[in-house]
Amino acid sequence: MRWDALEEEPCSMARTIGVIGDRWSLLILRECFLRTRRFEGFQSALGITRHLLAERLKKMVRLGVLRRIPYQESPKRHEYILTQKGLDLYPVMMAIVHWGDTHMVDERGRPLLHEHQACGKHFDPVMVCSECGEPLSAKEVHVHPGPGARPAAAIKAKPVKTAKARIRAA
Amino acid sequence: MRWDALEEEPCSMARTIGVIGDRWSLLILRECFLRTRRFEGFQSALGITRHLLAERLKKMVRLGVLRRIPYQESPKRHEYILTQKGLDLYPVMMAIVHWGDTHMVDERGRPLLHEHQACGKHFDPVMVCSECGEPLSAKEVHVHPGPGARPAAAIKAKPVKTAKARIRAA
DNA sequence: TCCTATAGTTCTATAATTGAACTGTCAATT
DNA sequence: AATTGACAGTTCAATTATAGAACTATAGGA
Repeated sequence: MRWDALEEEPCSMARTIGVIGDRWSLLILRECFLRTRRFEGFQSALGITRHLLAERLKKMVRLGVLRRIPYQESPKRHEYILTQKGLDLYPVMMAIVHWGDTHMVDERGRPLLHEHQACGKHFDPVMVCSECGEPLSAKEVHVHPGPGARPAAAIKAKPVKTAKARIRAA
Repeated sequence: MRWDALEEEPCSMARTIGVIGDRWSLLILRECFLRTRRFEGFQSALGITRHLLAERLKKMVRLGVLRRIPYQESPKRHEYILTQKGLDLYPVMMAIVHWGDTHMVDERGRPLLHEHQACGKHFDPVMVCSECGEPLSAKEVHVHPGPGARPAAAIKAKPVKTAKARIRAA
């Protein structure tokens, strides 16, 4: 499966993975949410190679997650800021951070604390149902096909041809 | 940066990316949440190469996200099921799906609908503050260092040596 | 004139992924 | 008794992606 094939899958998860499903895109987005905006800022914060950084920024601009805006003339310089589409990735980022806070911390504790300005407290993100407001768990959710579902099950894996079968076919 | 270096970063996001921050791990997890359990099931649903599938399953077992349990003797066969640590990735999956449902659907609409058994309705996942229950947005959250923060800012990027500087040094 | 800051691009070496076939165990057929 | 199919991998060559280092370009200031 190629990267661009993901975008055409009838699955919102596969399509999203086509946008953010690699290590560097996610880390670049982390920096964006931490207010980094410029090429050198990303590069020194992440240690990413300049080559890949340029490529990923270009990709995220093309996909509408980031916008490239000039911040000075002569020499022309640009900075990268999150679009609304990009800002909407916040729940994804928070969910990832929270899982790490729960399962990947060492004895020293969390590297970062989050404060909710609205209530002034340190918090954890909780995912709830939009209809009843209760926290969600995998076991309480059932899925069924929506209007954009694939019409019929497509065979994706080619059958394995055994040596015997090949000899027979020849 | 190598993959295993991510796990030692003082950042819950980087550590989590070390576990799930690649295309195939995320797609394998999608299948797990859709109740796929067996090697052939993953392979035919995803079209992943058998080589990589074996490698990723092994990795996720090692990291405690999946458990490998026998489901028959002679010949010995195993299936892969989510541990609690793996089940806790549900908010990550839902956040990813929801972003795709919002920003990556075509004119036909969502490929998959989610029904909350507790209230019986189709829903969207909403991320809220654990303290006040209000929906979260990036702009309303401030971060500051926690107990596991890096003691001092480390320089991650080596300075670029210009041709001139190298000639001088020689 | 030289040095620095900034935002890239280019190049080669190394690592990861793909694609295809192969291995091995056992049950059910022929 | 030999053959086939289901299942869960492993092996290997060819292709792609990423890392690491240097190079280019523009402009301000010492």
